[in-house]
Amino acid sequence: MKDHTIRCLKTLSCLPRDPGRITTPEIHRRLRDEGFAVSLRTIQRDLESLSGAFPIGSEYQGRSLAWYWAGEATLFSIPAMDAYTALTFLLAEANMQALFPAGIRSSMTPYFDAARDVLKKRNRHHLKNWKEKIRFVARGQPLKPAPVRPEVVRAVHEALLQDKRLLARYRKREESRGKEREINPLALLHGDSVSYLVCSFGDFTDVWHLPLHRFSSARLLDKPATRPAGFDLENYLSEEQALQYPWGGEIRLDALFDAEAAAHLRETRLSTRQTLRHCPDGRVRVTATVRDTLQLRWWLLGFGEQVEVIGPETLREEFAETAREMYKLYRK
Amino acid sequence: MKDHTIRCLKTLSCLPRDPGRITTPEIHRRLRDEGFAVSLRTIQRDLESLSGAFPIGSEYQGRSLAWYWAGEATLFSIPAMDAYTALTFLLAEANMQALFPAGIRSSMTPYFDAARDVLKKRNRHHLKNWKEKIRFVARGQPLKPAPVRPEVVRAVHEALLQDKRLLARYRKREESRGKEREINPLALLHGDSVSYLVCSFGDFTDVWHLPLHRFSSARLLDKPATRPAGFDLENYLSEEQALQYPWGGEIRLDALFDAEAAAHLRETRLSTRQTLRHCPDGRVRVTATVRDTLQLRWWLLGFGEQVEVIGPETLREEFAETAREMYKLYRK
DNA sequence: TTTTTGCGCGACGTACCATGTCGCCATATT
DNA sequence: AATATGGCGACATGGTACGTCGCGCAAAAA
Repeated sequence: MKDHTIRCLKTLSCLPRDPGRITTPEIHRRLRDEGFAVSLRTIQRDLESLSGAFPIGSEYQGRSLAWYWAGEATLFSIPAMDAYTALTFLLAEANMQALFPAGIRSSMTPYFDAARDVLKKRNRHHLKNWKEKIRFVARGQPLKPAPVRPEVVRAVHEALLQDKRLLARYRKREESRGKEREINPLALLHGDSVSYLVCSFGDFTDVWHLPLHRFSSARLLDKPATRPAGFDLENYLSEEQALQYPWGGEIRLDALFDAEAAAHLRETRLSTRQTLRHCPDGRVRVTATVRDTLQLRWWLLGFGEQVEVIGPETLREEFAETAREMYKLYRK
Repeated sequence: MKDHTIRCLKTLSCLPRDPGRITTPEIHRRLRDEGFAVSLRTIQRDLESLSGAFPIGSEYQGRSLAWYWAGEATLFSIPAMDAYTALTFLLAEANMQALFPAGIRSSMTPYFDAARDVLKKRNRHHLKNWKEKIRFVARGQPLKPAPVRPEVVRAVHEALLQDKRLLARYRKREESRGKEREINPLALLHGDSVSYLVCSFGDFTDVWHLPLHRFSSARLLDKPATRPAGFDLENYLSEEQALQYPWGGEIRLDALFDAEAAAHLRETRLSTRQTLRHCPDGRVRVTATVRDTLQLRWWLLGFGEQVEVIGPETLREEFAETAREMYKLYRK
């Protein structure tokens, strides 16, 4: 029995979801490679009997049968998802909903559905409404993730995985339509609400990052992608401050926080090397070693008058300048 | 064969991961409930032969054998995880690492490991280093999520799921040790870097929210939890501005953004009802219907002098006041 | 303590079914 | 047209999955 059961499991895990197909002989080959010495006929029979118990379909492709999981196939995992894990998945979902467009999240929905299922079954008595009991509260201003076409995500992922070129229609901000071009995908960047494809065009060597939601179509080509000589993602990121990537090295931040604002820092440290000291005027003097980034400025500015930057001197200058400019804006 | 294979699958999905156990008769009962009319002896034989093929262990518990998945059991899911989904999982992982302590994420690690596995297998030729190709860039200032004990997370989840009380040792900010108390868990809140347990103590009716990382221990009790009369999570959240929860209703924001700052808003909308209009001085006039929250203020302040709030009048007043105060801070 | 019950485990017999092989036919491939 | 490949039905057979019985042990009940 051992052999048979395992083989059926392996067979099931060979089948792709609906758009994909796999032929019986191909499954046969894969199982042979894994050490299952059975005849093709056996595989045929396995599939036929499995299709009675699982939502799998088949269709002729040339002279062989091609198999796939039907769209409604629910996820089945072993070891099964337990209730804690299900809760964590729902947390992850809430968190991702705020940050990523549906087109990118969509491939995980079977897992989220499975999580909901687990909790539903568990809840004969309890937790009729776990939505009332677990909540994700975002700190940042909620922005609407720009919608991205699922086919585009799929093609881009595939191209990245296979190191192949894309034929894509990209629309510049001013253009209404855009034109189709060959693109060498280099990397995918996910910001909080936008995803960028880092790439180069055709045989050109300059590197661009294009927001995914401006692609109206993308198709995988069967040409190997070329990579501009000397391209390095890390370098590229640190040069492009538009992406708000951490650029500089580390600095020793020194600032005065209002007591209320400093309470945050007790819970979650700004860095592992952080000290808090109370001052006579009720404020808290914070020193911490942090990276010198745009985010840091944004974050500190968000506290308004609750934070006074002391050092480094250059950062204090920046903040003084900003304060002056803001004051001018609202003076009249 | 159909019956046998399915039954083995069901059997495997009954087994919990290592700390958990399930006895053979219990599995037998569950399968009977699902319509598998087989004898207990058959189940015993199934398990014995499955244990030769899967990392499952057993141990006597009373007079029956209790089974479990060994710690090293890797995840097996059907339909199998495809490469796109694997990429999405890794994205989710990167994103969660920045926001949640390891204790909360840990139950998802088998899934992340599975994702890495999928990509590793796929990569015979390509994508030797997907880490170079996909990257998550956080917008917010990275704060260190406060570490939370895994047992605490587990107990809290379980208590929430079962509506039972906890016996927990919670340490107040000033205290070094804290004392053990009975806690009624009401809800779990996940902020960006902190998780709070909303709860009440014993038979008291006032509601607290305690950061999870201040619990040094938590144990599930076999007492039903009591719920303060009239407690409503939504109400509680909107009263507690410490959690920075969206409080007010909607307002019509009207502001002038520098061209550079406004570029953001083209990519990701502030709300579905958002208009952008160019002004003669080069700035962009933005109007949008948004919720009147602390996050909004934080976000707008972060732009510094690149944003001038025009309306509503009260918000402009707030910003003028903040600008004045900041100016005073840095004047000398 | 004694009794009772529940469960693991070995043995046995049987019906069944999983598997390889063969042959026919349909459809690509040359 | 000839050849190769795969689906599918039929058949024979060895293996095995399953129920049943009985023994022994240990936990629970009396």
